[in-house]
Formats: sequence, C-alpha cells, structure tokens
Amino acid sequence: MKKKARNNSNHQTELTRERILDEAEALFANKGYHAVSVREITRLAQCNLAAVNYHFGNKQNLYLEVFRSRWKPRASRIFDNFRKSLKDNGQASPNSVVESLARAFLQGPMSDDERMRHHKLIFGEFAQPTQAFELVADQVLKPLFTSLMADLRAVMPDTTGDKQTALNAFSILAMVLYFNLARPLISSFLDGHDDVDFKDRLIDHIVEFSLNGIGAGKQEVR
Amino acid sequence: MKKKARNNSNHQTELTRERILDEAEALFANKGYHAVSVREITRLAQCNLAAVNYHFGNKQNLYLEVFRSRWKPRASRIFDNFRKSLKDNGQASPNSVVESLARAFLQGPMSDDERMRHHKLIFGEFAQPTQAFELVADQVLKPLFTSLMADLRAVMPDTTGDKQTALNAFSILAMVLYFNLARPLISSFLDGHDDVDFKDRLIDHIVEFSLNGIGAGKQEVR
DNA sequence: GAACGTTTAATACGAACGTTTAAATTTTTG
DNA sequence: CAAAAATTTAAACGTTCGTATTAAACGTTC
Repeated sequence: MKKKARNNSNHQTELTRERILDEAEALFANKGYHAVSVREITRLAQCNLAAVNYHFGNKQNLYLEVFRSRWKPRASRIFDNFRKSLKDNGQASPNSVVESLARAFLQGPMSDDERMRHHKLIFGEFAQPTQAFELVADQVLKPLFTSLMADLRAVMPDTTGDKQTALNAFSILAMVLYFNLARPLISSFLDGHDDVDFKDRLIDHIVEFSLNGIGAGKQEVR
Repeated sequence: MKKKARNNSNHQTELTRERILDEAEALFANKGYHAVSVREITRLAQCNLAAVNYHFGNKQNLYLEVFRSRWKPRASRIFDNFRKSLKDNGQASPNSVVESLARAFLQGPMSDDERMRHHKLIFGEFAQPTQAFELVADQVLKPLFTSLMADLRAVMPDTTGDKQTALNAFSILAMVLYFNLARPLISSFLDGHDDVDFKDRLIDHIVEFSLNGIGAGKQEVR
C-alpha cells in the first residue's frame, strides 16, 4: 500500500473507495465475513480486484473500516436521535425514555434496508465476535448502556438498586435489538403483511412491554 | 459416497461419526460455517480428511446433520422440560408459564458450554440464514411458539387479543434467547463474576420483567 | 480362512481464495 | 505542459479449500 494524498479531491478515487465500502457492508451483513470474497465485492463495486488491497490494505481491514466509517456513525446517529427525542419530550419519565429509545432504533431517518444491514452486522458480531466487536462494545454499546442507565435512574423510584437498573437497561435493549432483527420473521409468523402500521404496532408493544417490565406500566402509552 | 450398512454394530465407525459431529458442532458454533474447514474438523476429531465426505457426503450436509442430530434433539429436550415443569407446577398461571420457560432455557441438565453452543448456532442462523433455518423454524420455533401462545391464552384475561398474545409470546422468547447469548457480556458489563447466583438472579429478572411485561406482574415471583 | 462389505488412509485435483507485482493510466502539482 | 503522485489495471503468485480417487485395513459371515 502506497502513501496516500490528502490534499486533493479526486472524485473518482473517493467514489471507488465509497462504492467498495457500500457493497462490502451489504455483502458482509447478508452473508457474513468469510462467505464473501474480495472478488465478489470488487465485481459489484465495479472496480479492479486489487482496489481493496490498495485502499484498505487487506480484506480484514476493509471489514473493520465498514464498522468504523459506516456502522459506528450510524449508531451515533441513532444515539443522537434518542437523546434529542428525550430532550424534546419535555419532562423525563419512564415512558419518554423507553419510547424515545424504541423509536430511535426502529424508526428514524434510515431506510428499512439500512436498518436491517445495521442490525445484521452487529448480530453477526454477537454470534461470532471478531476484532470489530471491541470497537462496537467500547465505543457504542458501553456509552449507550451507561446513558440509558443514568436516564433510568433519574426517572425510576430511588428504591431501585443499581443492579436492578442495569438489568432493566439490558432488557429494554434486548427488546429493541431483537425486534429489529426478527421483524420479518415475526410478521411472517403472524399474517404476512409487514407495513407501516405493523411497525407502529410493534413499537407500541415494545414500549408497553418494557414499561410494564421495569414496573412503570399502567401509564397511558401514546 | 458408498451405500451404508445398518446390520452391524461397528463401534469404531459410530465413534468416528460421533466425534466428527461433536467437533463440527463446536467449531461451527464458535466460528461459523465458512470459517471452519473440513481439515480442521477432521484434525480435531482425529480422523482422516475423507471421513467427512464418506460419512456425510459433503461439508454442507455435515452442517445440516449437526442441526438434525444434535441441535434439534436438544431443542426438543428444552421444550419437554418446559412442558414437564409446567405440568408439575400444579395449576397454570402466567407466573408458572414464564418461569417454566425461563428455567427450561437457562437452567436444565445442560452444561453451560452446551447451552452456549446451542444458542450460538441458532443466532448464526438468525444473522445469516441457511438451509438449516427452515428446519429450525418449521420443526422447533413454530411448535414452541404455538405452544407458548396456547399457554398464554389459557392463563391471560380473555380480553387479550390474538395479536397481543402473539406479541407477548415473541417478547418472552426474545428475553430468554437474548439473555442466554448475552450472559457473558452482561456479567462483564456489570462486575465480572458469572456464577450460579448470577444466573439465578438473571432468571428471576427475566421472569419478573416478562410477567410485568405481559401485564401479569405484581405477583410474587418464586 | 477366504470372500465380502465397510471404514480408514494417503494422495491428488481443479477451483477459488487473498494478496502481490509492475506496468498503464489518470490526476495533481509546480 | 512536463514531472510527480495517485489510482487503476491485468496478470500472476502461493495457499488453501472441498471433493474425488484408489488402495489398504478392518470386521463380519459363511
């Protein structure tokens, strides 16, 4: 790999790099790291086989770069939406915390394709962790978890212990992450049509179930 | 692949087949299908490279056989434990349904290693489905889901709609499946020691959270 | 114990893999 | 516009993969 210039604005070059990242992310998400070949990526990205090694050094580093420059920024956007929605919601309550989180994860400005890619990538790391898991855990999961715990502590009765709060936070995250991945499966188990209404119904359910779960239920949802 | 004899009881032969299945399951669970080579399997199983093709035809079919002859029977055992515990528990209640399910999935006669293998395999199929997913969905997930829904219908107020019951069933399964896989992560996020007490605490939490979640909470757990 | 079917073993094959190389091309820079 | 730098290209490298082949070893049965 040669040294890289940073003082230009070569459009074609940037486009090649970006195209590779786009195709690589989709393929890695849908088929997993080892099931995807460099040749497959470069064919779909319409560039030369050697482009991956030129721009990213090797395949493993391309995979990591997908997480660094695609996955993590998207996770940050989700996190920001969560915090913004929480702030906009006026006074904090268990309801606003949980609903903001659920909507940030399941709605938001992302397309369904992008959201599915996002969650398939992280679930792949859950099932078989690689070096990328460190990055995800340290830079995304831990801050999100910490933030969620602090929010819960602020809106839940003071009698709730720290461990209890942590378990509640994990459970809410479990619901949100799981339903994101399993949504197609669930809708096929039910009746089949997976439309906007169904997603709304799902969010309402996650919020209600989680609120009840942490013992803050019987509030009117919506 | 030659024809197979079924009229003898060649011990060594059976052992080779079983050893291959054992090593294959562990490797597939921990590294994923494509990250495991036939050579790696046969090396750990201490048999010849050609043994996989002799006994199973090819690698793909070995993977399926792991699900058929290892994963599915174990899933059936879990399911049976659930039903047995439910029956032994006397009169049915939301509490007994949820607690039986959680204990069947997180406790039971399996070792932690075996349980982790079991859940890693299924999570791999969730993230990147293969032919094995059909088998799992049709023969295990659907019956389990149907059974759980029927149990919930029997113990929940009649005003609960079918869709609501289905969503509740999915949520309880989400909790159980997720916490099984994420337990090491969770315990590392908390304080580190992942002992028997921690598992008990986890089960109690899952039961309480889920019971509250479906709106049957505020009963004494345990 | 010879014939037989079954299992193991050693080896080879072609294909596909990730990566490298070096020349050709394009873009940037002075 | 020419020199330099950055990028693309085509071709090949050595390795490893899944699988096939063929013969040897084993156990059973008559």
